[in-house]
Amino acid sequence: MEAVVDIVGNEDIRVEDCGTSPQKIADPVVYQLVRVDGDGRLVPATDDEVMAVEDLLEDDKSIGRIIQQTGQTPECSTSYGHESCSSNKVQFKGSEGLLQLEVPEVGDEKPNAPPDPSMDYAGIDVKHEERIPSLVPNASDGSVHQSGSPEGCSKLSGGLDESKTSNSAIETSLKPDFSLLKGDICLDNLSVKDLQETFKATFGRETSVKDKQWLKRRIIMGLTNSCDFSSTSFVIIDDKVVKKEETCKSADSGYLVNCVVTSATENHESPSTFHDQQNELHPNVEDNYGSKDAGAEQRSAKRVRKPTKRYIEELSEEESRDSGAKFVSSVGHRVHDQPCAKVYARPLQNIGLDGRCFTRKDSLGGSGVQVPYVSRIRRSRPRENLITLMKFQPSGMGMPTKLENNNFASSKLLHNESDNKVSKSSSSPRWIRDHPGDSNDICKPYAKIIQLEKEVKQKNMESYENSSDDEVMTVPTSNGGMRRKHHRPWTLSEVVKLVEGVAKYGAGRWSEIKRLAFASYSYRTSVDLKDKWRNLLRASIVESPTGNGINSSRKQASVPIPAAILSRVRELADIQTQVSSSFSSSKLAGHMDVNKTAFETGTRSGFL
DNA sequence: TTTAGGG
DNA sequence: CCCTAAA
Repeated sequence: MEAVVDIVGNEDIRVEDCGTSPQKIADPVVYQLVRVDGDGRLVPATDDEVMAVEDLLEDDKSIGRIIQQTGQTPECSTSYGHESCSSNKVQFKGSEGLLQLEVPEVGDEKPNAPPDPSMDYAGIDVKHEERIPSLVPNASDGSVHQSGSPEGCSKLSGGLDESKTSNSAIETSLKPDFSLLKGDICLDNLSVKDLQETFKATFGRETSVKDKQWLKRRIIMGLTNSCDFSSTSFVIIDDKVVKKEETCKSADSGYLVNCVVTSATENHESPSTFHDQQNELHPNVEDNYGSKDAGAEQRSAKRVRKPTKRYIEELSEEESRDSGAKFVSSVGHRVHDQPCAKVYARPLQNIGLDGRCFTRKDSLGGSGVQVPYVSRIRRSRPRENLITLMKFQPSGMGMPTKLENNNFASSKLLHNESDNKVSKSSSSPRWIRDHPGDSNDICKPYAKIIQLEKEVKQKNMESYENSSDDEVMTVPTSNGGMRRKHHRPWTLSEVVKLVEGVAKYGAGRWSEIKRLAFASYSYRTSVDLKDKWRNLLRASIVESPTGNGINSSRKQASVPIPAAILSRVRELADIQTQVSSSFSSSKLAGHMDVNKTAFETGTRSGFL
């Protein structure tokens, strides 16, 4: 697949479905990315890995869909994995099977990307082998049965602190502590203060939250994610960590995206609870980007979302032009071809493991929906705010003033597309305000989700496709223009629609096809259709002689196009040329009939 | 604005 | 996908 995903290492990534109960969506599902290292221990994924998965989720809508269906992973048995490109597979395991897809691998080492000094690497080695050296402290087999007594909790803290001191100072200061636990943990009877202490012990930092529920959740999450998943899975049910005997399929090295689900049986406080939680957990993340005085050093310590590869591409473009401007150091790359030479300078966050537990609000079927997410800074939405963001990161990335100017153009453009969203207020970008916060945003979607859960998957897919039409991302380019970004892989249904449209209206009538057949896909322009058709033609012409599906030399398309469709494309292309040739001789409109006939025969003879 | 074609 | 020339 041509996804722009980079996975560090040759291990599998899995999203484990822990069996959410979809009915209770009071709290968002959180996926925590972890990886099982060679020793079968659970290691928090590195930033790179997190980002990789993030990218993956974003780049492959089908995955996104799967993920959304937290409760029942649909059609997991469908294999998206192409040719057994050995290790570069990502598997999303659902309750009903495995969905796997291929990802370009990325070199483990990062020799070519000297960490940007301004980035907070803080001496942390990015290599995952060394990330959590003492992930499994001595307590590995001692079941932490701290049933309810505050003492139990302090005991837990103590143990954690010990393991802390055994670690390197830096490491512990930046990383949560990990404690192994087996068996059940009951935090119910702990006081708020105890919980806070436990929280501190778990995450290595203080919290001011007094919400017991929240504290419990966080703690459990933190603990759970430090568990040894290679042999045990944990599910959280009503504030208890329950051992789940079902073991992970691959005890070998692999990533595990463990979905820690907090059940919502608990009294549901204010709808905005989750948001508050986020704020608490990441006090200086998204929300503060817009505020001016939240503390400069905080901001500098805050992890800056590494510009995506695409960003980097763009930025390096800029860089080549504006010499002197400093950008995120990274190396250009074409993932598809040189799988190994991937290098990233990605600032390591010092927020800790939990920092990745995020959900993103995504639009599904027109309304916001919580989608499991593994990173806190969206890549897709706020292109316009990239600049805003960067302004606060003068050390990391200098921004050529040129780009700043372009920002205006970009905002304007975006606002034209979705005018009624938010009034323009340059100091506080849209995504900052509409993302978290207002309870309506959070609450409403849940009802929607429940509804959606019942819908058929296909339907779900459709709505997903239709949904993001207001997310037409544009990016300022060096010459001042806007460039559309974000690859939108063509789905099979889109391709079919396109073929249909061509059959009906004829190749070349792209605007018509767009208007009639692609009315709902606002992100596909007529040009896109044309391009896609061109590609389809190419593909069909390449593959049809062989007869068999061995896509020689050609990289597999992100969505492998069934031979039936390709042959149909070919068929249509022939007819099209015939039509056009006869069209030149006699300019009568009756030739549409020919098309129609052709289409129907094609329908009969082929797919559809 | 839409198409066609190159990049 | 993007950009642009032509229509």
